[in-house]
Amino acid sequence: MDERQALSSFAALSQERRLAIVRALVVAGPEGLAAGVIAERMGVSATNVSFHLKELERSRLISQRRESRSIIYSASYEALADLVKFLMEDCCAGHPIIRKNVEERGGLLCPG
Amino acid sequence: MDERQALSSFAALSQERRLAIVRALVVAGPEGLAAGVIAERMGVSATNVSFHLKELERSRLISQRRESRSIIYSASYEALADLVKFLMEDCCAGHPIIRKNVEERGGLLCPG
DNA sequence: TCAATTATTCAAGGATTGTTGAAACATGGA
DNA sequence: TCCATGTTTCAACAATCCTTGAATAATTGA
Repeated sequence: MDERQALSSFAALSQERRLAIVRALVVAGPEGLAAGVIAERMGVSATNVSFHLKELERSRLISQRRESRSIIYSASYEALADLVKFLMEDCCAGHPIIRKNVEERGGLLCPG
Repeated sequence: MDERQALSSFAALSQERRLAIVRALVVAGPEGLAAGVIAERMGVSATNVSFHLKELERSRLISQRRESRSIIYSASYEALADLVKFLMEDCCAGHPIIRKNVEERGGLLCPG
């Protein structure tokens, strides 16, 4: 993941509603959720959700597919994983202290 | 790390100049860098760097200390580690697929 | 083809964020 | 005390982002 992509991803996640959308889509899994379902769950207008979905898509954190009349969105696990990796390696310079901190704080990083 | 903190951190990292500052401070280590040094390195005005440093501090990604006439900034490894952890666990719901993706992409996450 | 459903695009306005130069503040040395 | 150095604060303006309702587009079933 290059810097431009990372900046865009951070911007996408820095908005409360968008973060909530990403969380919902991660939980929903590969099947995803229709735009309308997301709007209803969050008690937000279709217009507003659409705006944020477009923003998330622009950063590639989510993707869409059409299914009949609905447009289904789902989280991109690849992009999320890349962002974690960017944060650990590129941003944090692969700094051992940060890795150590993550581990000490019980991060789910190392299965062993 | 609570959501408010995470949102603030993502916002802080979503700005090109601020991301560059964090990177420089991570590399600089605990000794940190004076505000003036950062400004000079990046070819930016003191005013502008000060603005971004304040923003980063507000999100707790960096901290400052005075040393004679200089104000020295340094990265908070704890905050960065917490953010990685948030991204993996809270945002990504501890999703095994994301962990797997990070590992497959050669993330520096597991020493073994 | 017409109507209903699902969702996006557009335009306008408000809110927030980023940039700039001038002024102010804090520290240390002459 | 006075000046130089290092940095922040302030005020103004530009740019970007968010929200809203109205209009538009795509799909399906009658």
